[in-house]
Amino acid sequence: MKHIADSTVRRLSVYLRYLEEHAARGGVTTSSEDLAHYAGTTSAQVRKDLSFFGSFGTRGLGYSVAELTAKLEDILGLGREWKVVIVGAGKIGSALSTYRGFAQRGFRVIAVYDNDPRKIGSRWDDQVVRPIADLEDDTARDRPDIAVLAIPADDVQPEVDRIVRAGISAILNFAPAQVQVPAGVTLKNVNMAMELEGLSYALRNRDD
Amino acid sequence: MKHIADSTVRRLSVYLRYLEEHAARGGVTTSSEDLAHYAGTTSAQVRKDLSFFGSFGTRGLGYSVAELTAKLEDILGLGREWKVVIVGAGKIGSALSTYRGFAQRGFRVIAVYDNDPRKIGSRWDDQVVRPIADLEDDTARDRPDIAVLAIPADDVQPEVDRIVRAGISAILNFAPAQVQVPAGVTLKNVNMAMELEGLSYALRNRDD
DNA sequence: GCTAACTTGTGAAGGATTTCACAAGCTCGG
DNA sequence: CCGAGCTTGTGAAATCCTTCACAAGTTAGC
Repeated sequence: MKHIADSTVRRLSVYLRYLEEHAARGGVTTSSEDLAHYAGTTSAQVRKDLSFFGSFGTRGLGYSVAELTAKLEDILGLGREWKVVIVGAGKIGSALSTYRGFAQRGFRVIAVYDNDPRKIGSRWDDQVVRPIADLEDDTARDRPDIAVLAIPADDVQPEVDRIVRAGISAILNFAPAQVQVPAGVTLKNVNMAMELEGLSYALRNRDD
Repeated sequence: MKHIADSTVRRLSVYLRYLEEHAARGGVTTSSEDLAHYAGTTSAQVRKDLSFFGSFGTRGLGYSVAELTAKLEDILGLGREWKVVIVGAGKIGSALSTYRGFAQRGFRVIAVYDNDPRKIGSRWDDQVVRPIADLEDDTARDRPDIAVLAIPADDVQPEVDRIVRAGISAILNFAPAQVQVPAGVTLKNVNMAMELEGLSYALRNRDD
């Protein structure tokens, strides 16, 4: 299949959230116009995004909420369960696991690691925090799909290398540090500092 | 000034982080090639990004780390202090405030709000958690620049409306919900669920 | 002072993404 | 069964962003 832009995939997530909310309100059908309004884009954009994957609507009528939900879940790979490990038993990891829809969307936390002896062994939600040294053996056994990296900014790269070496090929990095991964490993960064700086830039340049 | 792409501003943040790390290692000069390698882009991109704001390098030599750092800080609006309020005294807000470089980059938390009576009044870092009802009066008095919204996904919009009404015009939203803001208000969303779904999509479509 | 070696800054080209605009297809009412 | 009214799906156009390629400016060595 043709390469799909990152921006398109992100919007699909937003559309899916709208569909869920709309269904919860009892909505049975929707339109590209509704979806666009919710997502802050245009109806043409919505239709173009969907058109990369097929045609899911009915001309004149719109989209069936149930059908489009199913299609988007399939496209986004949410039809199955993904095993997630969290590296770094801090506040962010904890916040992540309590996010509504995290587990419900098929992301199951199967292990939490830390290198702080004071944290290791403590209960943490329904997990016991394990020493980071266990990562390799655990990964060989349990084959997690995704690693969430939620440790302080220092020495992030060694941990990434360890995760990659262990055989996990998708990483969500919350540390405000740039890391390198080999080809074949998918990396996403969530960087609060960068977002704040984006706001700072916007405020600074308000009058243009 | 001509409109600057969001992607450009984000990269400027990355360049700035490299400069800080490089300076800490004793680096005095750098090049577009170095910056590009760190940021995972190309040297042409780096030079183009910078060229929107001026010419800060010396042909044949590269960039002075100190000079370019100062320029980027100025461009990003980090030359001054921004007053930040955090709405939602949960784990994310707490994690945010302990991020290194948060305070140091000029983002000062001046208040924390929550609507949970059990949290109100409790100490939280060096702040006392205040009732959300105080937001309007506090804002009129203290004139914060940025609101960080770190509350659960339900009922985010009313809180956004309240923040906007109070007169804050930059919002960083951590709730996994789409919110609407009027023109003139800058909104950034950080959405962990969306990032995970992006990874899910990548994993699902690995063999293409 | 001249040449070789570098690296920036930037128009122009290329590629990617968004927007436009409209034909195609569906439903409903009469 | 037909026409009016909608809304989708999609080529084409427009816009935006990245990459290319090279002139221009700088330093260092001789």
